[in-house]
Amino acid sequence: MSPRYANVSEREQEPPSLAISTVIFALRPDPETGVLTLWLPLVRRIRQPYLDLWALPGGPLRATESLQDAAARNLQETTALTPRYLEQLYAFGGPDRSPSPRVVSIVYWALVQPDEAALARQDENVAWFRADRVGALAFDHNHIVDYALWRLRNKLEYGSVAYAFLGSTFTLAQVREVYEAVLGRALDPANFRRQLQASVHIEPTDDYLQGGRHRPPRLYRYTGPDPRESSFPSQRREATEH
Amino acid sequence: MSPRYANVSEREQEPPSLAISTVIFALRPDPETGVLTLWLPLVRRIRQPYLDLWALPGGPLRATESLQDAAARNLQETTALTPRYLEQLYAFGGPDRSPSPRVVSIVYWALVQPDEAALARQDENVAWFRADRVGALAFDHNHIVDYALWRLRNKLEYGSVAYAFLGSTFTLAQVREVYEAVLGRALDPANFRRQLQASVHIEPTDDYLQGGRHRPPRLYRYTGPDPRESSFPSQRREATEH
DNA sequence: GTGAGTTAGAGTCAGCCTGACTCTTACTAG
DNA sequence: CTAGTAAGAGTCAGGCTGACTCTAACTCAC
Repeated sequence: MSPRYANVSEREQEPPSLAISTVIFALRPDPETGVLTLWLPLVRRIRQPYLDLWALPGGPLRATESLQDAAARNLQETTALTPRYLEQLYAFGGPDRSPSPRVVSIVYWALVQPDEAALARQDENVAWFRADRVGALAFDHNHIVDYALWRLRNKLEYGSVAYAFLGSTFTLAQVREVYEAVLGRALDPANFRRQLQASVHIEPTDDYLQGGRHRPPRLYRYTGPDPRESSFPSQRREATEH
Repeated sequence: MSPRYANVSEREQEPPSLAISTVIFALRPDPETGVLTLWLPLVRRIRQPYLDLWALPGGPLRATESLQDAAARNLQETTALTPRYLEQLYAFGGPDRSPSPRVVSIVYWALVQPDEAALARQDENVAWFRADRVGALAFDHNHIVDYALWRLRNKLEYGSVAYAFLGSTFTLAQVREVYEAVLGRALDPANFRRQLQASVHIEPTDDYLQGGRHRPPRLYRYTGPDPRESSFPSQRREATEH
């Protein structure tokens, strides 16, 4: 695909090529402990460099699509996922992050709901890993995953990202589970409830979640702005329209 | 420099080219009112498209430099500025943001101290504008400036960016002026002082700012982490080392 | 040199939010 | 019917915030 060069001076002539990658997060119960934890899908490299190592899904940018559209398409093609939450993370472009032809990667991050995640393709070349146990990845992808985790935790405190992990209705305890899984520590249920109810972005429904072993909790609905809008109005426009 | 194409199908073959641009902010007193306000330098376009319109300083990415190094070099070449604070803002890559060859821009933002800003080149092709009165810019640069402003205000509340506008020592009133200029509203001096002193990132010196018309204020020194570190440890490493 | 003017900087106080904790309600499992 | 558990409401002390007052320290005008 990309030409290889015999020496450095030739390589320096080549303009850096552009790629789009995505870090996808989903919450699922750990199969051993049952505790809700963060997982992400990775794809196996089927060519050099880093043949057979796991890497973030990604691909090239086509001429007529926006950066965000390219991320969504690559995601669809490699993992069959179409997450509702998709946002730019960072552009990584150090000259040494890839051997041979230099690649600048514009990385997006996505959050998927459990039912979406269940539809994801899984085969010998696509698999899910616990976010804190991904092992050694291709390129600088370990660094990228760490950075995405940091951003996720930050953004969680800031606002409304948590609902991107949940369905259209949810119990307050489920929201708390999301926070606990992402932040990695337990939260006081009573205080958490009080804070959530004080925020305006949530409203109770008349339904209750039946079938549990205990008192059925009330279901709530998220009514705030689209979690993708980082409260900078035209940001989403640029990202999706162009 | 970049080839032009006669029709769309040819254009679609061309891989998008990459450019680095920077939004530079400095605080200076408004020449009319004397109030401290946000200013930024712009460069005049000396070629098509958007010939003669003002635009953000920028240029290509060279083969052996990191994204951040490219931003710093372009800054130096176009405005003679070498800001201490330089951080990635966003990658803009909509297919319609530039006529003819498609350009993906990785945009950085910089904060400069008043003495640094005074050294900036100014001629018929480089001039400073008040951040809220830049007029119509080339490409989507108005949108980019708005986004940078939004990020600056956000980041100000978050932490320690304010000190990037100030010298090595400063009075508490100067810090307050920075906040007032960026946020665009007055702050209570007494309460602001209390909050600053509560934060650990600042320590008093034994010096006082002489020469004012009134009681000389004590000078302080910033002792917190490098403002560029967004408290994600390896972030700065990636940006500068590679 | 003296008083007016101005800013530096400390202090007060009520209201809000927070974490830690208790108590009641409402369901399921046996 | 009883025990167990989670839902959900409430209490209370401490910290932070905004609004405000008061004193200290300097310069300038006269």
